[in-house]
Amino acid sequence: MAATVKIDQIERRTQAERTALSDQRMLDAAVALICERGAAGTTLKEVGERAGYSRGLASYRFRSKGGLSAFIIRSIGESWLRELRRVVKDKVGVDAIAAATDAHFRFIVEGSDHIRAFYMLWFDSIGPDAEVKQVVANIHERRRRDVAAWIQTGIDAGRIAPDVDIAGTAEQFCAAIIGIVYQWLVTPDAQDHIQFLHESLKRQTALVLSPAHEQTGSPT
Amino acid sequence: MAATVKIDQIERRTQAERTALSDQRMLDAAVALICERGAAGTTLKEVGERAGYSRGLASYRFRSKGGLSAFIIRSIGESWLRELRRVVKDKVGVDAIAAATDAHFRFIVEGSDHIRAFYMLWFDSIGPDAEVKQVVANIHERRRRDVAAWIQTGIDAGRIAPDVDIAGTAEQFCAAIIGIVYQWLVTPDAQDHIQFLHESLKRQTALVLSPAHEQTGSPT
DNA sequence: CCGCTACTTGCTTGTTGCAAACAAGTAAGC
DNA sequence: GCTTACTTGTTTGCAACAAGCAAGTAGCGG
Repeated sequence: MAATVKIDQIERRTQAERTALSDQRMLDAAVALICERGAAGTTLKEVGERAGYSRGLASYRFRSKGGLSAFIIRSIGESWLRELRRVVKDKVGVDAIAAATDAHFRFIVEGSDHIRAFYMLWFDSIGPDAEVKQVVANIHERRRRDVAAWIQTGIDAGRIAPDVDIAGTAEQFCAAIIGIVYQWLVTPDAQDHIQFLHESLKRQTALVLSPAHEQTGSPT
Repeated sequence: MAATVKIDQIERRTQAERTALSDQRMLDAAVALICERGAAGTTLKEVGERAGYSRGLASYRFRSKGGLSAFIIRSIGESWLRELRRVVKDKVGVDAIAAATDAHFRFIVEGSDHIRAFYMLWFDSIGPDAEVKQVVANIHERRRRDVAAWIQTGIDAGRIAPDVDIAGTAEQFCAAIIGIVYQWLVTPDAQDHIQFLHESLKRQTALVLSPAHEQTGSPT
């Protein structure tokens, strides 16, 4: 009887649980492989096998390599956005942006390989794969909206001048983040540099959004 | 006789000229293919054939796909750096950086597919291919040194405060450029956005480097 | 409530097409 | 003739798909 119970607890799973488990295992396997060999060097066969399944499962589940990429980006991107919003919580304006920037830095240095794999795939979205492209575009858009919303809260609270270019500043901020991430991926060990870049970004963004800062047009 | 002369003029080439010609043709073919299908979707076979040669020439000449990428990045990167220095010429400090930024914008919007393919391969350097990685790292480093040198000339001319963080600012500028380029690759049609991002970068960099601007430490 | 059978879904193995990489051969310059 | 540019033949490995196997689930008589 005890044996039966044990089997029930350990081996017996519903179909939904089975897929959830294999999804999780393949996600972890893929992340590890991408960090080791790069995204292009990672094969669906290896993902399946390292996850403890057959060579064909990753192909079957995700349909294509782009499908796997999309799945990984979606998974990690979602949890990342959730975490970010938790950190920012009810902060407003420049404080919110500063908190998000700090969180970003913390994530990419202390975060596991997941963030690294995530961004490696992110930069793969340059390619022609429409599915991956769309997923990345969505996340990117959500980020921009988040930043724009934070700026708006600052304006509402009277701590940011109302005539500031919200969308433009948000876009610029996100572009800067991407640039920093690129640096990090290329030279992951230069933690000081990465921190410096985050700090600079915080400072400059605060400067642009400060009420004292008067927006001068193009100087002559 | 005339036929012989014609053949001599058209077909007869030295060995060096032959390789130079095939290199050029394959470069153009590769650029076109990369813009059409992405870097990953471009095959060495197609590069050779579209260039008017056999399926195997690209493999033979560049040894590997990474070899082709390295060749393209080197070729375009070199001419780009040359052109950039020509534009900046004897400008100093903020003016030099502004001129370079303007040139960068002009190049990526009016420039042919070459710049586009160049940057698509650039972002591929995230991958494990050591050769490509090294080439990109070299260009990146040269860019940073150029920017740092421009800042230095501004300091020497007394138009930039001497206590400014040269290396940090240069690194930040280059990171921002990368971020902007990413945006451009993802949404190539949004020319206004790209221009805006370049203008913002110019303004912010000028702000950071302006003698009037006092460097405040981390707030609080 | 239990056990058996039909159906569904997760997963595996077989196969095809294609690209990278290399080796051996042909032709064009020297 | 001899070297060098280029071509063709071949191998290996992966993505993609298809067909089969096994584990889970639902319907029915006891």
